[in-house]
Amino acid sequence: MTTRRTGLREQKKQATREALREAALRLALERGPESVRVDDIAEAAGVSPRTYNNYFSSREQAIVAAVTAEREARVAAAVAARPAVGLADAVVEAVVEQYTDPGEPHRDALLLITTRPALREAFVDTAGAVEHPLTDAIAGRLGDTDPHTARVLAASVAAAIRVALEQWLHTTAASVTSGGLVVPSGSLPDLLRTTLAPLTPALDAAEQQARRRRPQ
Amino acid sequence: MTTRRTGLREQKKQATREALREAALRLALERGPESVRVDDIAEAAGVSPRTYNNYFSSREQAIVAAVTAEREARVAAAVAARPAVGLADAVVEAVVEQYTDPGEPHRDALLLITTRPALREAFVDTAGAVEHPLTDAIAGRLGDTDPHTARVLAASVAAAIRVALEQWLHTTAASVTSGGLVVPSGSLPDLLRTTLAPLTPALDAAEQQARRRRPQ
DNA sequence: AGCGAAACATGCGTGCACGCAAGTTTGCGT
DNA sequence: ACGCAAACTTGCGTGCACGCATGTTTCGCT
Repeated sequence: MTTRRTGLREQKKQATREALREAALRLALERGPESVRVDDIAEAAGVSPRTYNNYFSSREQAIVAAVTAEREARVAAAVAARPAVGLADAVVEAVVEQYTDPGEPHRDALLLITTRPALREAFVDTAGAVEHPLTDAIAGRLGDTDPHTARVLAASVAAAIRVALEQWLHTTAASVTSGGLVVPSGSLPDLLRTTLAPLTPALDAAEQQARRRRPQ
Repeated sequence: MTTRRTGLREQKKQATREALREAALRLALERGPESVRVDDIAEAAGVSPRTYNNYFSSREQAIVAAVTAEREARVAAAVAARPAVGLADAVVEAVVEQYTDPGEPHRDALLLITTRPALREAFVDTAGAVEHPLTDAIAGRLGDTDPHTARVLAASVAAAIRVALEQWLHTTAASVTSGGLVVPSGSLPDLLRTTLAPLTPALDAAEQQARRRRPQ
């Protein structure tokens, strides 16, 4: 039930994808992202330039993907792995866990990404990718009775993550110049918790309703 | 406090923007969107092609903008215009009101948009545009004490609207082939209400908390 | 009123996304 | 084991996005 659809074919596809990701990241780190041509990435990965963008629809996407690969699926798995706690806590903790750099070998890559505007944008966009896996995870916990609600909640969580990342990039890039109140520090975990907090009532309510519909 | 930043300058800018929007839509209706070149739009609006994409970053964006122009601002205004009802109802009703075609002169345009895949995508993307105006509107109702919450809620509402539009386009394009339960008919107003419903608890909670913080 | 600065429109050049039409590899049925 | 069908890669061509440099219009200030 992992990813295997048909075997060898899919396997080679994933290998190509990974080769492109890693080539993109390596070249970006070597020469700086601005001077990496798509042709270079393709050549380094051993495919044609045309094949390159059967996989990625922008250069930034390929670079960022090397850091964010598979994180979406891991968030979903982390939600499913917390059946004991409430849905809201499960989601929040899963998100924090997966978005908080767990000693990755990509530290300098992250620095690179947060430095260049074009890459920051692509990085923030990756928040949207959790939506579909997370929809499935939430739907599983809500009992599949109302997939529609799960989808809306997942989309909202994804949107909140995006907001948190935007805030994070703003404050880490431009110090803490906010004129508002209660700016929740620059720590990404705290920022994520604070940003997801307003959605807790919606998650709780959905869980209650599901439990009511399926008493046992 | 409308849009005026500096006067004549901004005025001409908006005029150019509108000329481009209308030219794009007119040409798309005449010849079909596939055979409209950016050069044609620019020429019809009386500017250079290069200027065209100082305003729009894709051809689809320009066409769709003619239909969705200023809807974002009107949603925000519609929220502010409902101080008597609760925040959740105010938001839901404002959204439904503005997204339900109020006898626009754009009926055939909407049909065109929902027909062509490239335009549908651009159309769905416009849902995100309500986020910023809506953030201000919600922040106003929450008393500006916590702009962060307002932003998350607005982003979630925008995400929910996007989900509703996606669902709408799917079901209207491919009949009602869904295998799930409780598919909420094809009516866009109903669909919007159903989709926004799961967020009601979050909006209510934020409103309660704001009221608690500012008793009178 | 006139001047200096800033915003804006435009031409040009480069790199990229993507449709299309082959050629090639993989998988499946018999 | 063999051959057919479908999926994937690739070359080619076209249109587009966007950076940069330059000429022009607009604005604020004295």
